Amino acid sequence: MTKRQELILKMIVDEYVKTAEPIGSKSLSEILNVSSATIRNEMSILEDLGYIEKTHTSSGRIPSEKGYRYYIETIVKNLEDETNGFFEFDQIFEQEVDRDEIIHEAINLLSEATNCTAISLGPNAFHSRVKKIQLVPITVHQALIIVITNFGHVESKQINISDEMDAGELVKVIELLNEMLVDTLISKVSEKLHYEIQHSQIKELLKYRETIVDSFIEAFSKFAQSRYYLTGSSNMLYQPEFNDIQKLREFISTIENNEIFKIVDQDSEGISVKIGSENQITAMSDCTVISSSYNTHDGDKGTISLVGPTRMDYRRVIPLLKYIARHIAKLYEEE
Amino acid sequence: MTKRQELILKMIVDEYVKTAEPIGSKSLSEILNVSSATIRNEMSILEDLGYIEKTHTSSGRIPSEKGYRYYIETIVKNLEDETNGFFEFDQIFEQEVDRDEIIHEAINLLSEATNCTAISLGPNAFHSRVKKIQLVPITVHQALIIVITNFGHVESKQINISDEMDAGELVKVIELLNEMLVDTLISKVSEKLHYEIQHSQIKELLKYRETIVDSFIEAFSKFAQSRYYLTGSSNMLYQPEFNDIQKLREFISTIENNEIFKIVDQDSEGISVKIGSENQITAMSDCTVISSSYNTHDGDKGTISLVGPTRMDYRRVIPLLKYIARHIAKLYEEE
DNA sequence: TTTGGCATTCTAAATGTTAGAGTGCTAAAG
DNA sequence: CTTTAGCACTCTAACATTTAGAATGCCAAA
Repeated sequence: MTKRQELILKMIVDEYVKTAEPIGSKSLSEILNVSSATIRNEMSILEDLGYIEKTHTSSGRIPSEKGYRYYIETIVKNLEDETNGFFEFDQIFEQEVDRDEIIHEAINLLSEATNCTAISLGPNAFHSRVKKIQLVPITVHQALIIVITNFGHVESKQINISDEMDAGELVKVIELLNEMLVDTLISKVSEKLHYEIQHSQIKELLKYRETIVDSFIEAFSKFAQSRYYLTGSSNMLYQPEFNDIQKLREFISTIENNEIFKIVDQDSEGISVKIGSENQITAMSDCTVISSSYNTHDGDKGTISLVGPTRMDYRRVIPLLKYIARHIAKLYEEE
Repeated sequence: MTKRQELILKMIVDEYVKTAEPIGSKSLSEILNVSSATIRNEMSILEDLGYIEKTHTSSGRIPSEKGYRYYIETIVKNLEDETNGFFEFDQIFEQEVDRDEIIHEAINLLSEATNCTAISLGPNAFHSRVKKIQLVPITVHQALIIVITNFGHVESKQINISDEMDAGELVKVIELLNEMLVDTLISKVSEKLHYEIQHSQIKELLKYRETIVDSFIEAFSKFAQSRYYLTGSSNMLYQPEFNDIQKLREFISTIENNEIFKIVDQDSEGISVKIGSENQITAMSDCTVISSSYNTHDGDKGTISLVGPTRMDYRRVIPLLKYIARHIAKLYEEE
């Protein structure tokens, strides 16, 4: 691809992102000071190479997925990371409030500023360790199991105490569980619990196994659930791409059925951009999903994602997403 | 209104609910064994009375809001409460799992069975009482305040411990707070706390007030938040009423901005039906919101609501909603 | 390699056509 | 007084037709 072709591609992307209308040769020829016929020739080559396409035989050109990909790789990736200029976001990060609240606010603003759907997949507690397990009696027949991690997460689970159970024994079980599990990684708890049941003292208290141990497993499984926050679909739906009512419905269904999890790239390091059909879900075949992950001090990983039409302002959105992810990571460092 | 007019109104509602198409005189005349002209005369009267209307000068008739209202008051309200026949719901209520989970499942099924959006506004914990307050140290500089209610709700809040604070004194503060607050209604905690700060011992520990007491207030305020669960918008969007893309967008926006709270009737006892313009929000002017509230054993109140197009199957939906609300209330009784 | 010119293609909006479903009204029948 | 048949009228929805305009591709000349 020649320099001029690259420039034309860039112009087509930039213009299309702005207007959502196919770009004709005439409008570009005026800016580049060559005739429209020349532009047409170049466009024809770009089309043969697969970077742009027509919506119908005599229409202007729009970027193809490959075109966007090229645009991102060569133009956006070479932008140096923005470190300022996101004034409104800075204000949010400077607040002295709950970490979750800051993330929510940032995600809200992100969605508003981009007219895309923004998603935060909070780090789960897999890398936390058990700090303390407690049993708090509520009534004669009910008690509360409380599990606390070394990072201050709390989960609880109510259990019923049947008449055959002895209160003293129950306390003993909790003591044993504390001995056994304190300092264990949350991700290893279930495994360890099952192992110990087979091999240690606790086996003797087997008659309680079903109620208590199962309740424990359930309490722990709550830690494993990624906390997630999604916002701004309504901003996005006003984009012309969603004038097609069928697409709109499919998108809403996808969100509601939590299929959005399948799209967000939780695995890759740094930033990941999935354009159109690169997403596995058909309802997302006209959307781009950008995910930016961050690591916490304790080795967990979180993800900020943005879902919007493939026609999105990559030049602005990608640095923004990086910026936010960096700042959220910082929130975790501070503690 | 004569008996026959009432019958015709009923037939129009029933038929329109099924087909979403205006009803002409001919289709009714075949069933009633009178000529279509007779039906036309009757329809003309019903229209003058305001119970039905035309979509254009030569169209069939559809029910007006007043027509639906009449239909509900005279026909649906007189149905005796269903006590069985909701087999799939019974299955959900018979499960031995978490109350919240049962409610979620029931709401999901409700939405699926009706193609409407279903909402559960769970009772808040205003009428619970403080059972226990705990302080769990996490690191040298951090601790966790845990508050437990007599119904097993748990909320927690992390606090930072500055160097000037003495661990022993901190424990003393917690002891004092326990003495002071155990058995207090959650709704009265904030008030009591503020009062006691002025009048009791705790005043002497004033230097901790800002960090600790504020953290407490925050932890307690989490109890006050109504837990709410909304599901099934995607089912509803496939109804022909939402072929209008603008309406669809408005509806989604309304949901996302939590304006749905403004619609759900949390005040009235029993069942409340708001048809079309009876809802205050313009985006809901073509929707009906049905709310059914239930009381818990501890005096709190929860609401199950259903939002759908005004053209909904009231005969089926209203008894169903009552049924579910009754069963959820039962869940609270059992404990 | 660039450009002007030209036939060609396609869309989108405006306009016209038609069949069918439904209504209101009137006058006659029950 | 109620019901009905008949008929003119209205409106929609679907389909076809027209037209202007914006692009294109390609060719031959610069």
